[in-house]
Amino acid sequence: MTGLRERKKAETRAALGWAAIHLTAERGYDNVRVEDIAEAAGVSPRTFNNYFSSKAEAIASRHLDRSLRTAAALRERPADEPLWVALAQAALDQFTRGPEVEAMPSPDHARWVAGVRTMLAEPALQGERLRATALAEAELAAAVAERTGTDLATDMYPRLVAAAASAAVVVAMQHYLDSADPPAPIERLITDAFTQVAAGLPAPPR
Amino acid sequence: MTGLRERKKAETRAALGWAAIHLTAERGYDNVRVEDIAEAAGVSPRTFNNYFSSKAEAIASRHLDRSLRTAAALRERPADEPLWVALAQAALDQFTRGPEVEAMPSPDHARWVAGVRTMLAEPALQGERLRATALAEAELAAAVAERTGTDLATDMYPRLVAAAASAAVVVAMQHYLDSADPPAPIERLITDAFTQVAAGLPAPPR
DNA sequence: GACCTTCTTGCGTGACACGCATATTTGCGC
DNA sequence: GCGCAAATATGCGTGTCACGCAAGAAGGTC
Repeated sequence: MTGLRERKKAETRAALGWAAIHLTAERGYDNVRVEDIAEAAGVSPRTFNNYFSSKAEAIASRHLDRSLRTAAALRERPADEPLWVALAQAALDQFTRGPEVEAMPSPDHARWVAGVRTMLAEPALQGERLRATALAEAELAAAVAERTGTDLATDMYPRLVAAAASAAVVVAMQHYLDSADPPAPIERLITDAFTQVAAGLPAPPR
Repeated sequence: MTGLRERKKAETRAALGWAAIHLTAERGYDNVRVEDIAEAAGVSPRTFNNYFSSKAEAIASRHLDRSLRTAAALRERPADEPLWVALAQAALDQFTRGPEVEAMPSPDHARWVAGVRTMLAEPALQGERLRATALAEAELAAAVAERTGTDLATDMYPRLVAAAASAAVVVAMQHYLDSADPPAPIERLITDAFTQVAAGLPAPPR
């Protein structure tokens, strides 16, 4: 039941998050006032804080949404698929670039990437992104518990798995961003990271 | 070369961090003003922001210091010790309770624990703590790279190991805090978590 | 003991998060 | 259609907060 109410709410939220990211990537974190974001989203400044409790939270909101989808994706993998294969696939699903990214005009693409980089360097943002990651991790742990028939309350197992999977994605992303061009394809990095983790990260031969 | 200057600086920093934690655990996060913390540490409000760029950062500072010590501890483990044993030991080292904790009067011990719990629930704090964890993780990754002869720039391995080890500690801590009394001993939880991670977190038999 | 560096402090400013009261919009039963 | 109750948007006021700047105090060096 997707009432008009819910849809509008979701739209406003998305608009605010999107505007926050764009403005920040363009001008830098503290050259963007909440007022600007609200205006760009066509909403009053006061309303901004009905959706997000801080500027940082707004900017991290898309990261949160994306991260949360991994748990949902895991739940939809076939039940007989081996756990770590399912996890890797669920993670990979989140990295197929959507149409809104593909459609982005590439003239200022370099500027955009640079903007995102400095944005991610902002301390206030890092905390908020990590918080989002942690929240998604909890959700993922619940999904893992269901799938493996373990108990969140008594077993560390599901949380460990969720944390390890999350770490694999984060590290892969980090390598992707750090690597000079041409960057290694993100899919390969993620797959590789999951393989290593599932193997217990044995010390490499010297 | 421990000049008076450095010592005083370290003392002020510690006093501020300590005061921030105590006051917050007692009164709750937003019943503590920066002014109060500064006063408790015997320093002007303005000086507070010379040491920390936010109230949250001050509260998380001890967590940061502690987390950073894990990397240092790893560097001091014998070089011929297997990696995962060394990691587990380095982590365990950080959980031997110091004298200042042991000396704490236990009458209001329950109040203290409750205070800490609500403190950790504060969103603004969570982000800052996670940021500290991430920073320590980077340090740990460097130490792992040294020890294993891998390259931070080209191999995901050291970062994956650091992230997995960090996750093991975090999950163990989480279980420790969530578990009803009598809590399982933290040492066992940590050891257990590391064992599982090093085994590749295989799916449990149903 | 003079000099330079580093740290502390007070003041002022712009921004922010949020409580509260009011106006507006939406959904729903009739 | 119609009107009412709930949800949402907005405007205003307030208490903090982070930090730039400049002057003063203390530490370290020769």
